[in-house]
Amino acid sequence: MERLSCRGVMGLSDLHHRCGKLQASDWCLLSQKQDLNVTIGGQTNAPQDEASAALSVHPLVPLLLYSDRHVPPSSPYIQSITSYAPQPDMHFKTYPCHHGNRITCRTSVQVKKPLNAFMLYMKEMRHKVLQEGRERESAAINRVLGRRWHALSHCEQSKYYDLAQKERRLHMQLYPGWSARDNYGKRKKRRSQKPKGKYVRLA
DNA sequence: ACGCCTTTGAAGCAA
DNA sequence: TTGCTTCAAAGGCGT
Repeated sequence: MERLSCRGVMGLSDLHHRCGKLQASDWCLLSQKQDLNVTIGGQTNAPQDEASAALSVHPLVPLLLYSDRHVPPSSPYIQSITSYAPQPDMHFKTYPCHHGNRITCRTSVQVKKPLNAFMLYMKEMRHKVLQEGRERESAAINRVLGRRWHALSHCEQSKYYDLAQKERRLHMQLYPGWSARDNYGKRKKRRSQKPKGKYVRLA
């Protein structure tokens, strides 16, 4: 059985290379050159090339949306790499690969929730709102995008719903044991308990 | 330094 | 099944 372990973050390109199942063109590699330590059958592979190491995007989002023009230098994924350091809570996770093979990945990186349709839309359109120069703050931009989202045709919205569905499927394949509950309480502090938004308590 | 704000949707959980 | 909560992204702002 092929076993693959990696320290840090393993991108889907890695999976593609090892498994031959995933399309390398679908995602960019998320890995830090100096931290990547992939072994297959006891052999450690060479560090990834500079180009792939320089690309850092969400491992679950298709290149369609997360091309470099959509990933600004301030992207948290890039930050996660530049600030990456081995964590004491590093642990191994094993994920299934093709034909029953399994991948064991040592990672300290939190597996995030897959983006929903609106989040994908926001990620794609945020820079357009910024270019318009009317809004600067994210909260204001999100309000604008929320209104535009509702103004979208069903056909246009379905594009993002389909994309979100693909991402959820991919997420399930990559992290079969993952649950959204895993990230509950990971934030430093809970959001304020005061009722707001669409979930307003009825007195 | 870190949480809040603000949006929609998915998922989890309690009742 | 229903209703509520939390988290996903983003970055300026306030403490």
